[in-house]
Amino acid sequence: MPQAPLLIVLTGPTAVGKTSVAIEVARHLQCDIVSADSRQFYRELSIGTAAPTDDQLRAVKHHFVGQLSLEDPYDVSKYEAEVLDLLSVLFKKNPCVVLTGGSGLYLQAVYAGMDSLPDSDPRIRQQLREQFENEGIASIRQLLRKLDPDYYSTVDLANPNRILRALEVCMGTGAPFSSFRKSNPVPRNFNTIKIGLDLPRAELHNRINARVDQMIADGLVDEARHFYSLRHLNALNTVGYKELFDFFDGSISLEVAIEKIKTNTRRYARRQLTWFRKDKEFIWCQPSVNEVIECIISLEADGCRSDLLNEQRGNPETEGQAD
RNA sequence: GGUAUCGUAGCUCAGUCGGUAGAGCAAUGGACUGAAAAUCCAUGUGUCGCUGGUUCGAUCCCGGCCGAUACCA
Repeated sequence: MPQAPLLIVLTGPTAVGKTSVAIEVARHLQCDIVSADSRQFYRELSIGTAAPTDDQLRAVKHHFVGQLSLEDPYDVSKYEAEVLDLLSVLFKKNPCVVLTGGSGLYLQAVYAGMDSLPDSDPRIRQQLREQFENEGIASIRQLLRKLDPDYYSTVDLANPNRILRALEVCMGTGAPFSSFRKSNPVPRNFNTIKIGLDLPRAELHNRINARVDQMIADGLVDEARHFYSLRHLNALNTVGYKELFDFFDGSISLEVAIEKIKTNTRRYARRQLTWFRKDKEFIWCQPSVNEVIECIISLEADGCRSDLLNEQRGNPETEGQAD
């Protein structure tokens, strides 16, 4: 029986250096990269999402970078289905694939799967949204208590998004949201190893702050201004853009907007780490190509071209830089 | 060199008529199943500049020292 293919998950907080490490690892393995970055999906956003450069995209075949436009409806379930389809193709050519990006839910959807649910009705979503905005959170809480008392007793009742999501399923299907939530990992026909990159917090913060300054120097203000009229889109409810929209409104200065981008990026990085830490299967290492390769070898990831990896041992020339 | 003011959390500051202190911002921890760079919850982290004195007790009152700022020379 042939060895199952291997998915190498490579993640970590924003700005830690995932992109360049992933590219080097993929080059050594001669495999493709699948991105799990929910904002690099949008082809219009490049500066503010620190998307891979053209050179980087040329160095290794990337998937799920710039495949969407800002107005395209998209969600994690679609992503899961599309990635699984793609992986079945990629694994025919190569025993391994690198999955990299910082969107924890999207990564999880690939390696653990989501409970299957019917598509939601945008009209119901809109109607619930209006009810929440007009009548407040108490109103949608009461509705949830009626339609799904089980979920009501466990959900974070202060979080409108949680409540609204459950309600749209209840109303769209006529069954309680909790009846769909099995929380069982979906079997996959590939193995997964999970590697998290991290740095001392102060160093990560320095990298974040410096990267934001670089984005501004690279023209982030113009990039954001270009999409000011589309600011209502979810794709633009994004660190680096929403703060600049406030600047264009005149409600804050450019200087304050830049500081807020840095602060919100630091907080985003912290939330990412909270998410990843919960999964004890992650192996943590520095954003160094050699450390990551040693890590993959140490996990005895046979079948994933460890012959190629071993050739790279003691060849420490490439270290991660940009994310 | 002289005079004055100030020195409290990472930052900006409040406060204690003497009983070891609290706001904003920053930060930290957590949650998360179809918006996830989203959304939500929780948390004060401190030799109160140093050193003597008075006092049962000093971050607070007094002296000295150090540092900062302003003005005068």
